[in-house]
Amino acid sequence: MQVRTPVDFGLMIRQARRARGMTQQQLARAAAVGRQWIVEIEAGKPRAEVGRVLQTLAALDLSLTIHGEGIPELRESEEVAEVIDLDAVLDAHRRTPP
Amino acid sequence: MQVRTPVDFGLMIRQARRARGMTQQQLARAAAVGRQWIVEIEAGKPRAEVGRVLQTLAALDLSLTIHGEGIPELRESEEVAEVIDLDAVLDAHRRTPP
DNA sequence: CTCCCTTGTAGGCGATCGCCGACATTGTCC
DNA sequence: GGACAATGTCGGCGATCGCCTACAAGGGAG
Repeated sequence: MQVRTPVDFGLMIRQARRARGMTQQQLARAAAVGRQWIVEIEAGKPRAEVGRVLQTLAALDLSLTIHGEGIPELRESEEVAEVIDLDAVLDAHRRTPP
Repeated sequence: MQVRTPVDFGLMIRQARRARGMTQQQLARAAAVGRQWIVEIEAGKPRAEVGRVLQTLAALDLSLTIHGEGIPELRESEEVAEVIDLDAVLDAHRRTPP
């Protein structure tokens, strides 16, 4: 879902928290922030610190993606490992004369 | 690209700004923030305000997306309009007896 | 109804914010 | 070399941060 304003962050954090059956207190501990801060973020506080927001998203196992011109789709560290078709490999091996 | 830390925001903002041939001063004006703040954000300041970060991404025409369990793919306001195949419509019209 | 949990609010605290003006550094063009 | 723009750094300012404790409102479960 697109995030355009701090209110969007609040809605998504609340929704994800409830989907996981967590209380504000539990999320606060998991994200290493105060419970009061969770209350404010879920209300859409525009001046909250980005670092804490990212911590909270991580605690909820949510991921954030950025796109636009001049932005690569993936970073090196995000590259997907080559998929190996084990069946094909074994099949080729069996056909190899000894 | 995935955004995990404030440093990621900094890298992407700088990259997008340069890709658009903008100076920090120009971006600062476009995003309605101080030039000094752009310097700090590009350096990965972890305590910057989310609101300003979102303003800046908007000024660069970058979009932010959030994914994870319990998060809908789209919001009502993001729904894609139905694609109309004009050729097919006109073709059907031509075949219609007058 | 009474407990207890969850959520939102208020006041107070030290710490940090973001903006400003000024300055040093580093290119880049002539 | 000299002029200029772009970037990064330094104090100083009022404003706001996030955390803490405490309290009030609301909803179940018994």
